[in-house]
Amino acid sequence: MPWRDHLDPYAIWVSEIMLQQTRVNTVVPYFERWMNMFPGISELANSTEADVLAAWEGLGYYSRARNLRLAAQIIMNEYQGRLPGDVKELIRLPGVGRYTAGAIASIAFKADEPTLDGNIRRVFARLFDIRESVDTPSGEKILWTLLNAELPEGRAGDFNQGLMDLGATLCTPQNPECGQCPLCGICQARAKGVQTERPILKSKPIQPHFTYVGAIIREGNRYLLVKRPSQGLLGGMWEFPNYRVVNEEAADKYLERLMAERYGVKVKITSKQGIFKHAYTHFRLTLQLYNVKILTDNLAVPDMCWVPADELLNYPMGKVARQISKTLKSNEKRQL
DNA sequence: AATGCGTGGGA
DNA sequence: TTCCCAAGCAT
Repeated sequence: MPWRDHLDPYAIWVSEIMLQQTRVNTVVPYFERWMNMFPGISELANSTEADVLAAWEGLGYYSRARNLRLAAQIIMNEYQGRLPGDVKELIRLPGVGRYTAGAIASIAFKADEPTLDGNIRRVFARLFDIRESVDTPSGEKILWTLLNAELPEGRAGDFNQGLMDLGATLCTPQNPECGQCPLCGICQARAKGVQTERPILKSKPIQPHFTYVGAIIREGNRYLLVKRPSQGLLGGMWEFPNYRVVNEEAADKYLERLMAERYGVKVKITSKQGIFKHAYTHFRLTLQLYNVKILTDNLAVPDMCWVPADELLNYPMGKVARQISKTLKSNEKRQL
């Protein structure tokens, strides 16, 4: 892992933020690009939000990128440009919670601090055969107490990383390889044969499904993009105008009405571009996409932009908008 | 306490 | 296809 070659606490911090809910193999190329683009805290603090969103595009959970930049500015202003090494100070930085603070303090600053992530939670729930839900405050309290008791003085960083590596390689959620596990002999769940029944997690609600309708608005070879509000889903990212609809059958009617309400322009659907499906963590969406002609000329909305097909991919977007952009770009080329 | 927040890979 | 979930955090 490239960040293990960096002794710089900044690099450890960046890697830990990127690794939140994200696999190592996904993170590696993003980490290397990021360290080239923002080699230190001052460069990151002097960047723009658009810069960090572009660097983060495709990695998901984009508030991480915005928070990383905001935290860099706080570190420049309040900590003389040096990342604090204390859990209590680290946790005050936006985007740094209990896990990340413990990881940075133990790995980058050699502090005797435990940490608790999804891997360690699973490993300890099996090692100690925890019989209650471990994704609750009371379950987590038990785990933190155990981790504090087991923490080897002077080697917390190795301890934390070793547990995470164990969880990522052998003590996996499905089909754990107990035969290869160095802790097999002291694993309480394994002794009872219940290792695949640990950890116990609360059941998750069913994902809802929503239908959206979107508009491709073209003027010559330029397309209209709009910027999402900086909070919430895909905050600060660009996309093609789209709206959630209630009635899937009447999607085209909704589109013309919503464009009038939102932008005050009259539009006419010229053709159907296609249907896009995507699964987010908490809902699935179907996007019905139409090519649209504007019948009026008073389109003026904040956070909108006319973009030539060649430049569409320069704007930070989520996966769906990126896929649409690639389609449009290849269409343009085919016509030439 | 419960929910919102992306994406990609594996079973 | 569908589900699970992966080095969590903010509100």
